[in-house]
Amino acid sequence: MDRATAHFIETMGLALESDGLPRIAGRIFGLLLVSEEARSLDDLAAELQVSKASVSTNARLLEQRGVLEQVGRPADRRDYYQVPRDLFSNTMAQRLARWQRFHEAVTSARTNLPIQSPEVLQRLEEYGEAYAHMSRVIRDALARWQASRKNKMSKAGVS
Amino acid sequence: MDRATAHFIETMGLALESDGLPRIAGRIFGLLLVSEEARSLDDLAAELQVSKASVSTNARLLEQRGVLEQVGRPADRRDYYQVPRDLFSNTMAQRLARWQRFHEAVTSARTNLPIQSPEVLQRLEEYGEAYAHMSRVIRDALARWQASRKNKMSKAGVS
DNA sequence: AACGGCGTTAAGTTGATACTGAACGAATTA
DNA sequence: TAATTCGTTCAGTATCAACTTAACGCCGTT
Repeated sequence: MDRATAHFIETMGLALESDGLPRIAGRIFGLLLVSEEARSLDDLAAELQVSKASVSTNARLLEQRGVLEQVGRPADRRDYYQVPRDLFSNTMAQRLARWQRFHEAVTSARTNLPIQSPEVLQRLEEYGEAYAHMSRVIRDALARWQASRKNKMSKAGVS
Repeated sequence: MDRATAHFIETMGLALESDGLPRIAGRIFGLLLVSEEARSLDDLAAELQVSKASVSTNARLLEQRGVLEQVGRPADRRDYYQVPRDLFSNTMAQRLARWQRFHEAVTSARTNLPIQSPEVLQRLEEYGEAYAHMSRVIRDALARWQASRKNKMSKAGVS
């Protein structure tokens, strides 16, 4: 592997690590992002020089988050992983979901907590409104983007 | 402090922790979110039953991220902290900035790395376009939201 | 100048978790 | 059935960072 690619993979490792994921997960993602074909677990482990166990657990973790997808090959019982075509939508949806969990905790405070202060109540209400608005906008934009992408793909004849 | 509030604070602690921040930072945020007035460092330390040092460092961390703001009081040299009125915009902008750093790393790969595969190049290009589009939409919506908020505030006579 | 309150900084401890190596289980082949 | 080749899981370690305690520095007051 060339120097620049190795550096990019390391950057992705640090980037995803700052996002709360294991560094190896980021490296796997980085490598697959610039790989033409899907890679097997052993392939990933060899290329990244890490243990097979780490690759196994982290690949599954990324798959669960929609960052990777598992594919099979005929007459091959190995697990292959690659970045999905809808990577962007997946991660975006994931972010929205996490964001919503946080939002629900905040807004539930308005009703569940014994708050008497009007200022605090108004603060929580405004925060809830802001979230609801932005969330709706993002969801709509994402849906429109997906629709336009699908349209392009069909025109271009992509399966 | 009542049971429900304590639980809410703990929830915020875990929520921000899953976002890469120290748990105490989340607790400080949770407490101030449901506090009517700004609180001093000692006040926060006593209420949360943590060391003054932790409160000091974490409060400054949150201030740097736009989650908290520091305020002063006449004839009082203590530091008081509170959640800013534009909390939502601040955190949103922060998220966008972090997202952009990640995005730049990905798109720079398209030009800096010796990639020969057309599939990979197209993948990176599509990802870049998707990011640019969504980023623009979010930025616009946020600006419009801020404008409408400011409008409401002036109508309501808020300083 | 000495004292006390306040915030920050530094060293040390502790807790969490990423990662490895090895054992295990399942599926395939000989 | 024995032997391989996969993937997963488990126990152990090692690293990292949050948190605490203690010391420091600064600013006001007496």
